[in-house]
Amino acid sequence: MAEIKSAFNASCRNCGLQKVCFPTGLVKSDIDRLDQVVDRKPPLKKNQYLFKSGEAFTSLFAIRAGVIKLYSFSEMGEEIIHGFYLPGDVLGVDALASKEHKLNAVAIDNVSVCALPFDQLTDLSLQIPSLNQQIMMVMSKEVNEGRSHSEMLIKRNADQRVAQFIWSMAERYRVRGYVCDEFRLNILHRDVAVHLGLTPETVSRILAKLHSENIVTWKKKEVKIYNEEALRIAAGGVCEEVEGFA
Amino acid sequence: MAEIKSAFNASCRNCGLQKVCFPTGLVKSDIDRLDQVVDRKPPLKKNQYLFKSGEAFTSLFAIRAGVIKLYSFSEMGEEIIHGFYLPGDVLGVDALASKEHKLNAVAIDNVSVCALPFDQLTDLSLQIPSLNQQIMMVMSKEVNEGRSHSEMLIKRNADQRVAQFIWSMAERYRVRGYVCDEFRLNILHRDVAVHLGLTPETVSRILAKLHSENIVTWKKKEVKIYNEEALRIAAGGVCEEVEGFA
DNA sequence: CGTTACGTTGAAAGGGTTCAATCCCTGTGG
DNA sequence: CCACAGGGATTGAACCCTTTCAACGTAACG
Repeated sequence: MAEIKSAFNASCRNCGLQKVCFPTGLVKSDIDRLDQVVDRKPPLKKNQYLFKSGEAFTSLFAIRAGVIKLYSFSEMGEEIIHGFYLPGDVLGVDALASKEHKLNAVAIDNVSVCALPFDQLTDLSLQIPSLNQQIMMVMSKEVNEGRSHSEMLIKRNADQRVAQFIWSMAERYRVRGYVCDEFRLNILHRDVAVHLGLTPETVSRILAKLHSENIVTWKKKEVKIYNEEALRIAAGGVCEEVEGFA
Repeated sequence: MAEIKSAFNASCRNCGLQKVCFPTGLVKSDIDRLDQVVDRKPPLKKNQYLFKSGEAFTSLFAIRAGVIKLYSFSEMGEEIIHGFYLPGDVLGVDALASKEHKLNAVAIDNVSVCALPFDQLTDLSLQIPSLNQQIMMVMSKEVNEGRSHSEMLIKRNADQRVAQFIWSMAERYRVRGYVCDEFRLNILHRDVAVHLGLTPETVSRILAKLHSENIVTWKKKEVKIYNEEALRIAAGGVCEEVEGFA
């Protein structure tokens, strides 16, 4: 029982995501204090919601496993997909200002998360300055991520967007220690299209092209990168390591 | 002298931007403590920099007067304009994570700002929880602003973008207590185009159309709104009050 | 084993860009 | 005070990338 618990409910100290997730830069004793605040939630199944627009904000969430899609609707009822969140990513900062979620977070996978009750987190962060820094870090990263997304939408054409999306997913998996030239990606092509400001048809055509050029394939949720360098070029020549939320 | 000082160097308590700027939601005694940390900078002239990419991050900045353009360059050397910041807006949160500015902030006007040295601000925010909240609020707003920008880029066509830009500028001036159907806007059409992901030619054509439809004119840095409702519709039917950074 | 939603492919249409020429302000110097 | 230069704004025409619409293929799930 204790072993099952540790596998599914690893403490922050034992968690493999420590370097990617919230506790980055905290000393061990502080991680333990944070650990006592963390509320490990039962896993979400595919299509279950972590939170919905309109709900009260109570916690930040750190993803332990699976992928979360963050989205909302425009005034005209169109779906806006703001990003896809991977293990180690933190979710919920958008609601900090209003104390009410404005977005929907849905599992596209089986997902398990750690909830960080915000009241307790703020109390603790007043005692642990570096934790406070950490929260700001997460938010600052999210701001910068938004900027990258806008930049892509403004400056990249359809081919570059798709290439960059795949490249950045690979990069994010690499950072997390997965093999990055061949990985499972449960995201619908349709959702990628929406996220990138394109149509599913366009994405399909570009994937076909990337396939015919032996750069990358993405069939049946399975991404395989055959020519990383060509992919990088196709993405518009990315060189910095991005730790973004695609 | 004291009067000159109060006009140009008003304390937070006497500052007309209190409700828009940083101290929102702070009690008077806390505002005074914040006030002691605030470093009122000498005014910037047009084309002078508040900070540049690569510089060390030391302070957040609150704008007292004028307009700041926040921009960077893509990997291919294209200018990316992230937003235009008005009196009461806070600048610099993007650098919180890295402690180094990644963007350029330049005055397009004569601008005066208050610097909030970040070390002192964090110290103070550990003592004043509501100030800490306030910092997060600013960041959270910035995150949401980025989302709005992306949404516009993905879902709005050129006409809607231009209309929405003008509408949101009017709205931001209205919140700040200015007349909002006729105001001065020192921003180059070229810069608006870049910010909106369009070309100057397209913006010019759309402004001509909006003029011919008697909705709005923007000539010689002077914006006049003749038909607010039509403008709202042209923007794609905005209804919520946005307090964004255009 | 069928139904449904996702993915693919093709042809046509359109919105925005691109390129080029011209205009028009603003500031500068004679 | 005027001429000139230079950057920004405007306008037109051709082009091109992406969308749209429509039909078909295919994977997943009850």
